[in-house]
Amino acid sequence: MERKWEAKLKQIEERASHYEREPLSLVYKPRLSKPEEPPSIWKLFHRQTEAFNFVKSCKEDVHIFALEYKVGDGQRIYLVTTYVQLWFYYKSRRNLLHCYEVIPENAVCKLYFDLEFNRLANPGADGKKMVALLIEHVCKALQQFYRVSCSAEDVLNLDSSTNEKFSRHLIFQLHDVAFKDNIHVGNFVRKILEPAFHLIASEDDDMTPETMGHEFSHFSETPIKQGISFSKKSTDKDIGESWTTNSKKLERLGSAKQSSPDLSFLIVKNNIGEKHLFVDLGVYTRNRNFRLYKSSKIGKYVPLEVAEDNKFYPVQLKTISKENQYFLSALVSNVRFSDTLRILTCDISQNKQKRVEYFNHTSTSVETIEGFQCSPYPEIDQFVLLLVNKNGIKGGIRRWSYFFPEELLVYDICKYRWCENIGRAHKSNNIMILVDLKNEVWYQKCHDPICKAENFKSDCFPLPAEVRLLFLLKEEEEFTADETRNPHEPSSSASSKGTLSDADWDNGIDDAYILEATEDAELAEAAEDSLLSYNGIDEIPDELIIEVLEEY
DNA sequence: CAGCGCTACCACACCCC
DNA sequence: GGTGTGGTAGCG
Repeated sequence: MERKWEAKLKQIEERASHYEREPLSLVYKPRLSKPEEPPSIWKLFHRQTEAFNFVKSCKEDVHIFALEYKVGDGQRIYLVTTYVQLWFYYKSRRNLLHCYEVIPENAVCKLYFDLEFNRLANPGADGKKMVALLIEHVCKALQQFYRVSCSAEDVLNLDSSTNEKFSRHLIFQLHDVAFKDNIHVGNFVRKILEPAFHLIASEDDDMTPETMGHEFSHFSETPIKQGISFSKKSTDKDIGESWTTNSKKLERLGSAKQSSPDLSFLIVKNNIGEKHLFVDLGVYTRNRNFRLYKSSKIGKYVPLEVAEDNKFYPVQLKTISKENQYFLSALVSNVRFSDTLRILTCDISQNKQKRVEYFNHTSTSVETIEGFQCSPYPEIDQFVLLLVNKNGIKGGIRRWSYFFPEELLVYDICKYRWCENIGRAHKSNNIMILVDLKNEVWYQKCHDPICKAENFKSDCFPLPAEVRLLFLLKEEEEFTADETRNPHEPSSSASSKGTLSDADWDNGIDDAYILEATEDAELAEAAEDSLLSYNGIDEIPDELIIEVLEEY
């Protein structure tokens, strides 16, 4: 929404200045066109938005390329043409030397990597070996998360190294598989490299191993994502076949709990000795420019060439030269059309984002963190809100604290003051809801001096199933697959519903009830999420669900 | 006349102890 | 000193 506004505003400003510069001609100049000639499309724009607008108005399969044209500042102009036509003028390498592909936001694309390290700062680093290990790790992850099989033979490996810098581009050539867009690629890459971040964070600080354990135990060791599904593009039926890998989820839960892979090979030093990843994570932004095969950065004469250790060999065709094949394979948004194309997605859920925000802040104490309204466990917040919204009283969460050693979440409640001890609401003292994550129970205490004096603590009640199971099977990120009827049209909202089969919905849970019952959109989403988690489990403890709903 | 999309960083205001 | 915000230099 916000982005749309910004874009619109910018577009209008652009148009205004354009008309100021070039007022409309009063003379109409008709042109003749010969229909039998192949359409020649070759248009240059100073502004990216103008290029995008032209592409929209164009029937042909055209693409945007950014051309560097001034040394020093990274100024670019934007070329719109077809792959065929670009290659025709590009292949001689006498012009168009500094060309970049614009990977359009929302466009289906390949999995790609930009790899680099400074040779001087990393003597002894074996670049080729690091590339091989990375490819191996990525292939395993693709298999584990999406059941996609591939190997180093499916990875176009391009080299742009110098004496100073080891530099590679990897472009995965998966069969009938692509990512929804490059933002999803970035999410996937960050997800599968997560163990390496922890290595960077932990190695150089003087944190003790014990505190490290506490800091990360709930996250790094949390079983990673199980809700993986695919949908298949289908031409005979118009509906994308979709299925969830329910029965496999628990299996994988087991394997995911195994010690995380050793990614220490990914850690390199930059020229000032700071630790970084070998993988550049800055290349997964909207409309990212990605250098073409055989192009060099302006001012340098180091084009991307097929690496010595490349193992991807395109199938030889009579109609297309080998070089052209490599050129086309290196294009990230050049996804081969296929009627069995599967689109992979990797969302970062709201929960995860919140958790990242919370845990990035260095708290005063290593053992507790605290905040207001929303804790890092939105599902539990939601449950607590259910508890304190009864009999027409709209209770809320005033503040929460989390105690690492005890795994205890303490909620200070506002407005709702019902106390089990006195069997009625307190008049001027607030109550607390305590959630014991270790024992999966909750109980109530309060701030009233009398209750406090007798150290009152209510009976313990089991946490509802969705909170417990969520904790166990928490889908930190959602790996789903969209229907792929039209890969170039961004699907309206990658609703997680898309991954559910009819049978899943017909399990006796009134999902509409939950969606309506929670006014807050975010809470509704959390509620929906928990349903999805249920659907991933073969045996659903129905009694528990009903209990929660009745509470509401 | 004319690039784009970020992130890390800084300055500053405000709040609470 | 903690926390939130708004602006920007500079990176990819």
